[in-house]
Amino acid sequence: MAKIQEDSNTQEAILNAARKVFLREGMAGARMQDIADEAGINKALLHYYFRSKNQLFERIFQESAQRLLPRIGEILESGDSLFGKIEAFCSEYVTQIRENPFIPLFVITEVNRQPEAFLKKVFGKKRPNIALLSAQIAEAVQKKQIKPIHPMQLIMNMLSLCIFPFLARPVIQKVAGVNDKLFDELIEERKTAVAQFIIDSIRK
Amino acid sequence: MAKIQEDSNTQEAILNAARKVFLREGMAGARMQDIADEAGINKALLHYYFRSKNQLFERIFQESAQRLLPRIGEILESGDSLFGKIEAFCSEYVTQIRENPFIPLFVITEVNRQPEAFLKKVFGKKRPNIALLSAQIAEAVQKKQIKPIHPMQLIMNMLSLCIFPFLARPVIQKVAGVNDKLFDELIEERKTAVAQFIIDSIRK
DNA sequence: GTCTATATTCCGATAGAC
DNA sequence: GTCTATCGGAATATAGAC
Repeated sequence: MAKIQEDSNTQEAILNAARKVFLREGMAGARMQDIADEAGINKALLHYYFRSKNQLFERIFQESAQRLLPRIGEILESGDSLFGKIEAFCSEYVTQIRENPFIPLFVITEVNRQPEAFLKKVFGKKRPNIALLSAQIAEAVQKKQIKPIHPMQLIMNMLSLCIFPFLARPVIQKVAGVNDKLFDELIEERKTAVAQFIIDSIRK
Repeated sequence: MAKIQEDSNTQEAILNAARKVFLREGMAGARMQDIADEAGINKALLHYYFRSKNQLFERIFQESAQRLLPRIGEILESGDSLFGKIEAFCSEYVTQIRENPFIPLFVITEVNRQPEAFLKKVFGKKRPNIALLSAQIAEAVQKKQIKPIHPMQLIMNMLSLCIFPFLARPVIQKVAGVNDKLFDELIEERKTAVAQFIIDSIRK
């Protein structure tokens, strides 16, 4: 009932609008005007809440990227077995992205624009440590517990299978005639199916 | 020896430069000035050869996309066996993209921006027909020749494994400390390894 | 065909009224 | 806090000399 709202709805409206537009257009393609329209306000007010386009982008970006990374780091560095780790990683990754389906496009677009600056911004000093997983794979190969495969190939396969469907969603749906419901079911299934697919492939 | 060259080197220089810059920056992020610099000419000359930035982008895009599609269509509609088709598809896809590594980012960015318009432009009336491959998978499952899997899951897996590494290249190289040479070797290996990985997974 | 110089358009950002 | 109006810079595009 007060005229002044500390946690204004406007701010939330802006953030929601910005997420939407930045997702669709990328940093370079997004227009402050579009975001304003989407939020139902005008440009000046955007600058009142967030001094510049860059700051608004940063805000959106950080909150998105930081949601995914910590959990992944935990899994990678856990004491789990190789198969257990693959299952946890794929399940967690698909689940997380499903809840924030715009992150992959965001990350891929920006990381290809300015790899250095971007990775620094996302990871800071502490990068996800894949050394342990990598060593586990190499060891399993050496002990002939799994078929021979370069650790990086296996890791790339894990990432590819978890992330790519979200990036290609529009093509997949159009070309294959998959509606939203079916696509969602397929993704749901992938939470476990991806790890199974991988393990079936490398198991002897 | 004539002063006037029908197939001017300048035009080629522009196209090469444009490919490079559009790849790195995307349509929205690319600057005509950057393309001019990259080609060693000035902005005005760009507009002399290609009336607008949009037309230049279209040109680059079309020539790239059209290189990949016909061959893929052939494979999909061929009379090959399921395993043979998977091998041909993955090998051809990885090979083609390796020669035009900017296509995936291009496609993913644009298709997410304007799915309808974009897909129309790329495919026109004739879309790649995945029905045959899809039926082959379903049949193999039913005859218990391969493990049970939804045809769309398998097709998504094929695409993911072929394409994603090119999209994530900067992240992969930075996070895993993979240099250009190793990355290239890994991709080379994937021409056959991807199909093998898939077949190992679904084979009983 | 290629250049320099300039016009035009677009967009992020600010000023100032309410 | 929110708006209208406007500035200033950057980028696309064109004019015109050579």
